[in-house]
Amino acid sequence: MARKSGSHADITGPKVREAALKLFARDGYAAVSMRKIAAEVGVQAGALYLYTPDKQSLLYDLMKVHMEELLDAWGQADTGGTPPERLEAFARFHIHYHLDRPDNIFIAYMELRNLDDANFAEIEVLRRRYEQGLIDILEAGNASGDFAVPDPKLAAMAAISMLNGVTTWFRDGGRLSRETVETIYWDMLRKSVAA
Amino acid sequence: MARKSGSHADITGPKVREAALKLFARDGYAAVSMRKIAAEVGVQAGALYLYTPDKQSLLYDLMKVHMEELLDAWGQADTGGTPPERLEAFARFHIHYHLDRPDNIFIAYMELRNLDDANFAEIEVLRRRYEQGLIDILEAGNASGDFAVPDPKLAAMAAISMLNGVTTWFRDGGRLSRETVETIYWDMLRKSVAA
DNA sequence: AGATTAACTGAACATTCGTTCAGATCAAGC
DNA sequence: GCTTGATCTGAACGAATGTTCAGTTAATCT
Repeated sequence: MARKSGSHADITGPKVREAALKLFARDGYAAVSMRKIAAEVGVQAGALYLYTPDKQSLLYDLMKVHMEELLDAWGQADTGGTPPERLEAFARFHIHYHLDRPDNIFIAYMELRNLDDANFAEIEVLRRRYEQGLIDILEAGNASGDFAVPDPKLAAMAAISMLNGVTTWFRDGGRLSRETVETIYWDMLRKSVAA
Repeated sequence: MARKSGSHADITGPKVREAALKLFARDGYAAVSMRKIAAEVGVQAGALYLYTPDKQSLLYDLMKVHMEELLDAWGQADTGGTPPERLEAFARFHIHYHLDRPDNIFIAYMELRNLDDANFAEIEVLRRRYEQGLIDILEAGNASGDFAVPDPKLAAMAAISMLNGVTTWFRDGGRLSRETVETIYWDMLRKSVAA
């Protein structure tokens, strides 16, 4: 047997990345074999190598695309305004964006250690750029007198850690709605940096 | 060759757990082979099975001991007082305790998915117990009027996420001292739950 | 209809995995 | 000094790993 019907290259390619994303997030990069990814796609392991040069590239591509899309999306969501307004936009954007992509953020923050050195360096640049966006807001708020943040870099790390945490426990249909969660988190963040 | 000199059982046993902790935290459970652990200890892989029935038990034991010691330590550090006092004690304890044991917390929160079902259930009970301690403080603070926390459970998750984050970037000898970091984190937490 | 080619299979490769175990080695007890 | 028993080695087990590739199938092109 070979391909069953129709042209599958543009279908199987994305399916490979989706399967890898799902399985890497659930079981971790090292625990997922190429054969498991192939089974999830509905294909033999050898066929995966039509879409990725190797397993490592699969992880790297997932991370890179995620970070680039994240930076792009935040670039569009950041419509300016006062530092408190921009911080609220950031908090709501970050939570909203990641609740829609829990697998992506899980990989982005948990599988960094499984990137080889060169790939890690590239992803790290993108991650720093995203964090720097938040740092800039906090510094602007300090300057305007809206915030009282003794160390913007530290506060940015703390804020992102807090916001990221939501993906580890939030489930749709649970006790709280997305809207409620988003608002409560924003409220905590707002107060934590307030002057 | 067999054992070189002296009785090694009470030396090798702890060394196995230390090596496993270090390597699991650095590379992840699935990426660490028994042979790598053995090499770190300075022994052949077969010898590990004198100290653990299997690899899974090694992970489970590390987690269980960590959680039990954590609960025990917090039980001693929680000396009572007003809710704000207890919250400060919690924040400082949590940061201090985990900065001394970065490998432990990394495993405790990252390798849960590598526990089999029965082991996971046991560890989960301990983790919930620790989180409940924080929830109790937040509820007490709501009752006393010191805090304004709309959802103590959510706030507890957010607070722990934030505090845990410190271990991912803090390094001794870096820009900030432990004392400074501890105080800044506590200050952010204090404000975030304040009435 | 025949040729071409993209898409995939299935088997194979060297290596590594967790785990077992017979045997070697050495410290301690008699 | 001989025995015992704790401690560890080194080899082996079947299974699984990432990756390669010759061959097979079916859609497309001429």
